Amino acid sequence: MSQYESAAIEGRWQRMWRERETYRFDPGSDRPVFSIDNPPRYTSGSLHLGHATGYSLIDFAARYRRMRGYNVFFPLCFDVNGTPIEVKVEKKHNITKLDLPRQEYRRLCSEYANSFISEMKHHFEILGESMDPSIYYQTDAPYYRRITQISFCKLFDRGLVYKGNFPVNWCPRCMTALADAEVEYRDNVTKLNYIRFGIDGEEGEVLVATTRPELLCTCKAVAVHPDDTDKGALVGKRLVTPLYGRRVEVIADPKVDPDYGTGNVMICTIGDKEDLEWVMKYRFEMEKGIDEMGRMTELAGRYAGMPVTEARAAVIEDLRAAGMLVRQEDSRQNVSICWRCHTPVEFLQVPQWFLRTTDMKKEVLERAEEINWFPEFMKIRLQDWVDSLEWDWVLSRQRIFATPIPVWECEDCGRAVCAEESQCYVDPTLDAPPVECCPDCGGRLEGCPDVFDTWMDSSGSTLYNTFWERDPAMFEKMFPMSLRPQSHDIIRTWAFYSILRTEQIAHSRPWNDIMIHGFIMAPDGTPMHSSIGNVIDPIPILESYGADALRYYAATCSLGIDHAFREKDVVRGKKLCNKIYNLGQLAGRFFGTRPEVRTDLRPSDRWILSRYSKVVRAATDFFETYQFDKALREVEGFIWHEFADHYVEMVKSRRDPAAAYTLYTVFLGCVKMMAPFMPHVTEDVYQEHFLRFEGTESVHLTEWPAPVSEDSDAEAAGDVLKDVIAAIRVWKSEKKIPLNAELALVELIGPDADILSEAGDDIKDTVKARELRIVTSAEIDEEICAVRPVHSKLGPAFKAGAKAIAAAVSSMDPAEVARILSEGPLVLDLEGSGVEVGPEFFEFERRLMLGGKAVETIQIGGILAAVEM
RNA sequence: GGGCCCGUGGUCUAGGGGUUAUGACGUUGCCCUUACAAGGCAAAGGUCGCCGGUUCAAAUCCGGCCGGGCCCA
Repeated sequence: MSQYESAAIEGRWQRMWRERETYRFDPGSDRPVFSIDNPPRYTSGSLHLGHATGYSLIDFAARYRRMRGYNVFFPLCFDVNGTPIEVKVEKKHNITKLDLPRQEYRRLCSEYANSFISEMKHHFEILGESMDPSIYYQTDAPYYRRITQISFCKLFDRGLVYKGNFPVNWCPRCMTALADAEVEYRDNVTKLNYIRFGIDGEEGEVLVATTRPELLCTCKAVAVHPDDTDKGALVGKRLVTPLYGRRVEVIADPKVDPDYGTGNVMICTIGDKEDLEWVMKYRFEMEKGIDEMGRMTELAGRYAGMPVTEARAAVIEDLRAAGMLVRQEDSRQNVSICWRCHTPVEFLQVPQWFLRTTDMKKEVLERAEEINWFPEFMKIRLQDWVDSLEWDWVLSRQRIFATPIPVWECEDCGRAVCAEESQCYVDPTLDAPPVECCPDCGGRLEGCPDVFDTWMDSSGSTLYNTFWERDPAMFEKMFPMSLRPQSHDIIRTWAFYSILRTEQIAHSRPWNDIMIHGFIMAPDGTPMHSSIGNVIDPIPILESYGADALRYYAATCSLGIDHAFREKDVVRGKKLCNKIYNLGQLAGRFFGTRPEVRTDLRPSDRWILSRYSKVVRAATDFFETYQFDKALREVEGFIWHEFADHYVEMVKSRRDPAAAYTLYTVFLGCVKMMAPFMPHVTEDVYQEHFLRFEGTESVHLTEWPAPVSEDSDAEAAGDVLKDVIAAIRVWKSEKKIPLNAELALVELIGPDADILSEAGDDIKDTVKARELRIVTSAEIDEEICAVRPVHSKLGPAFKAGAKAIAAAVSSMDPAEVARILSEGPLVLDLEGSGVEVGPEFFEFERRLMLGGKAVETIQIGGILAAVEM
């Protein structure tokens, strides 16, 4: 009646691991390093199932490598930066970034974000994650930001950084530039407005359809498709824009979709990416109709100062009143929105800092090839993203809670002066520049108020973790890292930028391996969103089923694809904890002393040792390639359905040293193989039953098991043995005979029974037979009741004829076929020609014809068991 | 519109050329059997999304559809 009580047991081992620093990375060790570029947990507070699963997957790799003898570097780390925290702080205090002094704003963000950290550390602990607090970092700390800044200085000095005046994605709410990677898209229905344009110097009008009439004030041209013959005459003429009365030329451009709206497209500076392409192509003067706050500029005339949507409504009303609006229709569009706050983004020309990236595509792709991708197909996503890049990386953000860009600019001539590396960490809005005045003109230097895109910080995690610019000897030892684990949504950001940065800084790949996991979805397969209210809180699951059960669920999630949450798998995990715990209760009784290697193994022992060895080999291969779901299934299936259901049943009644040795070896190995997945229950079993013989203080510090013996003969015999015993047990069950009831006699009959010649004791003991006989034949009549073609032999041998042979044989009398085959090959007439088919192409099923003896019989493959009560 | 992934008993899933298709959950029946009733045994339940093609043989490989998810335009 014993059970594994997760709640009571888990805390005990968590405390021990913490106090003994079980997972500590040893910087001075000569053991090979396995380093994990762990995703710094974003300090958003609440723990989601996705986090719980993702970090558990990483933990499996960490624990496995520790047991393989590696000096594992698995840092506890937090990402404390950026707009999401600013958005929350602004909401909480009802402020914008303009309402407070910079330092005050930064302090509020810092306090807010840091307030979650101790709770989030606790979450990691109760999940059983083995991150190492001795190599802790958080991304807002000066020691981390210093690395971001120094790397920038190096790139700046090499001329890879420039300040550009190109249009950028701009979020009017956050009032900052955004990289392409920070822009999301949302389907939307808007009005397509058909507007009259006059023709300069002529009668008549031209209809132009636009979804953004408020941009009329920056209309530079109207474009038609070159093949649009109806409109050919228009090209080169000048149109008059409504409301503003501007003269704009009609141009022909193949990118115009003649079927959209009227086929006449208004080109503005700038509404969307297509506008931008035309503006660049035709070198139109850039006019700014919308400002950084998302309001119309002076160019808009009487609409100046209005927010964009308000201005759009006003323009439409005025057009309607003036009779210039012909009609409106619904139009589906894809709006660009800010990934942080979901406000529609605009294209604005605001000076920004850029890092050269588009001319490094080839290098990035080459580095990507050097990395092992798990799963492999995820590499394609990176390649597609890199191939599609058109713009350099906009590094600067007009925000506050992030790493300052370490640059000062001359107020007179604009010359930029970068910080000295020795100055970093530095805040140019507070600290003095490295030189007193502009080296060019002697003007005053003003600190740059911009901060970095937080991906600039994140993508430096590899550099930080490898002690770059902190400890050259350690950098030599640690770089590149072993593994980057992450989710698939940030391939285009974190993975891409990390590869780019290490290529630029260290001319190397950042890691040897990258493993990419999917998302955890709601049980119905749809994404979990707090707005939908379908978010599942892992804490109650943890409390009712235990951390190991939740981790079991995590292990069932294969890499690379999304998984709907399945509570039943957590339930299964809890049952497996119980199974392992109870196996410990039973097996422990056998371990009086540390069992020694035996030579007097029974067939059952040799069978399970060989099966075990194969499982070790397979599971190890799966762990090596981060296929935790497959490793888990391999080990779980073995423990439950071979070891527990069959071997343990066979061994229960024994007390000999061979049984003890086998039980000890196999069970300890199984406990070890499960330890990465279920660190608590395995620790508990280890401490209770193995510690006193093994010595090593924690199962997580023991060595990964190795195969013991692989013996295909023993496995073949064992499989038959297992089947025979199971069949007799089932037979007892069906006859309502207690399983522990004694049988007078069991006689195993048939040529196949020979394989069990050494297994007499195993069978006798397990099925409780007073007498056991194993004979190749007996005075029992039997007949062949079925002949089955072995297609896997027949097909290759007879090709197209296989089907006809199978059909012919199945139509014949089985007994007759068997009689013929016992004397020689069967001759069949196939389409006029004779074919000889030997007995090796068939399997025979025998049926007992009762003799004079009162025996029950059970057919087990080629063996007939006669049982006497 | 493009890329990637996925469609397998009621549900979820394994398997990526060989004819008896894996396992879990659920359902039904039986069983306290010297660890585990949160256990064991047994049973029912499938035209492997659809249509073609390759092959002696296709859930598996190829092509085209249909449906779903993610990423991107």
